[in-house]
Amino acid sequence: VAGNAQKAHPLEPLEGGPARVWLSDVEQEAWRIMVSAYARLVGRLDAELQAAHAISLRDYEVLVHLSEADGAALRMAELADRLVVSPSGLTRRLDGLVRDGLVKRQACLSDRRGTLAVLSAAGWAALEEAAPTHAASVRRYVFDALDRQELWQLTSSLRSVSAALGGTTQPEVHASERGHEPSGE
Amino acid sequence: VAGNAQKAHPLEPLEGGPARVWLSDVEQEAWRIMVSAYARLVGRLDAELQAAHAISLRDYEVLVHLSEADGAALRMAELADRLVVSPSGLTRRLDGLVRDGLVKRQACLSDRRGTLAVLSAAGWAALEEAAPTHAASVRRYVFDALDRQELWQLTSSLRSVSAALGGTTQPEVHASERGHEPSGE
DNA sequence: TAAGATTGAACTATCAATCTTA
DNA sequence: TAAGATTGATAGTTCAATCTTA
Repeated sequence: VAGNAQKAHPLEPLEGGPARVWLSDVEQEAWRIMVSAYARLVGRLDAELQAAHAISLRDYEVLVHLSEADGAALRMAELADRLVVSPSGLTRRLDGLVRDGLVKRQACLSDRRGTLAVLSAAGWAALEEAAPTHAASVRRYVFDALDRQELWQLTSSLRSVSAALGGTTQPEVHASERGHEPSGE
Repeated sequence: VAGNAQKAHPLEPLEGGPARVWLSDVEQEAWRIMVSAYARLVGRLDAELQAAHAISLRDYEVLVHLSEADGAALRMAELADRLVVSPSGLTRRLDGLVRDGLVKRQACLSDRRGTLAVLSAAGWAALEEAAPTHAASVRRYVFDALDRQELWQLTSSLRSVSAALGGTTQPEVHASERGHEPSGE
C-alpha cells in the first residue's frame, strides 16, 4: 500500500503515530522490488534450466539437497522442511522424480514409519549435467550483479529475516533417526 | 551444489579455473538462504492475511496494484506484468476477484481488444481492512529485522538483480509510472 | 498479420482424511 | 495417542489454441 505522500487515496488514517499502520514509501518500494525481482529471477532460472536440461528448478533443488546429505539420502519430512514444501507436496514431487529414475524410495530401518529419498546414479548424473547451467544462471543474475560487500550484506539481511520468522531447520529434538543406509546404488 | 571444500562428492571437475563452474561456498550459502527465507516469508505473510481477513496474498496484491493506478484501473496485460504472472493466470485470478465482488471488468474504450480491471468499492474496503495486517507482517519480518542501512543496501542489491534480469516493464523511475499510457509493447 | 484476452488441457501444490507404526 | 507418509479432492498456474479487434 502506498505511503504517506505519494497518492491521495483514502488509505491514510494515521500521520505518524507510535504504531505506524502503513509502510513508508521507502519500505513499500523495497518490498515491491523484493517481490518482483525474486519472482522474475526464479522464473528465469527455471526457464534456463528447463531449456538446457529438461529439468525444473523445483526438481533440481531436490537433487541438490539430497546430494549434500549423508549417503545422498534424506527422510521425507526433513527434505520437505529444507525445501519449504508440504509433506504431500514432496510426496508428489518425489513421485515424478522416481518415475524419471532420478530418485529412489527406500524404507527407513530405524523407524518403519519413515521413508528415505535416495539419489540414484541417474540422479547424480542429471545433477552433474545441470549444475553448471544453474550455477551460471545464478552467478549471472545475482552474484555478478553484486560486489563482495553487497553479497555479504544481502546474506546477513536475509539471515535476519529468517531469524525473525523463527527457527526453521534448527537442531531438532529427534536427531537420532538419521538412519544408516547401505547406499543401495 | 556444494562448493569446493565442504563435501567430497563427485561434483568437482574444476579447482578454480578462469570460468568457475560451481558456486563458491559463500555464494551457495547466500543463495540457499535467499530461496529458503523468501519462501518462508511469503508463506507466513499469506497465512496471516488469510487468517485475519480471508484473503490470499496473491489476491491482496492485485488490489494493491490497482489501488495505486490512475482511476484504480489497469489493463490486463499491464497488471499481469506488474504481478509477474502469465496472462491466463491473471484472467483466472480476476475471475475469482470478480466473483467476490472486489474487482470489476470494464471494456477499454481506446482499444476494444482490451479489458480493464477496476477496483470496486468492496475492493477498496477489503484493501483498507487487510492493509494494516499485511503492513504489520512485512514490518515485523523484514523491516524490523533490518536497520536503515541494511534496508537501503537490500533494495539496492535487488535493484541490481532486477537490472541484470533485463527490463521487463520495470523502469527505474519509481514514482512516475502511475497511470501512464500503456507505453506500447 | 499481430496483439489482447480468454479457454481447455495438463501440472503442481495444498488441506483434510487415512493408514501404518512408535 | 501421536507421528510419518501417502491419497483424494480441490485450488491455482501455465502453455497452446482460439476469438476478436488493430
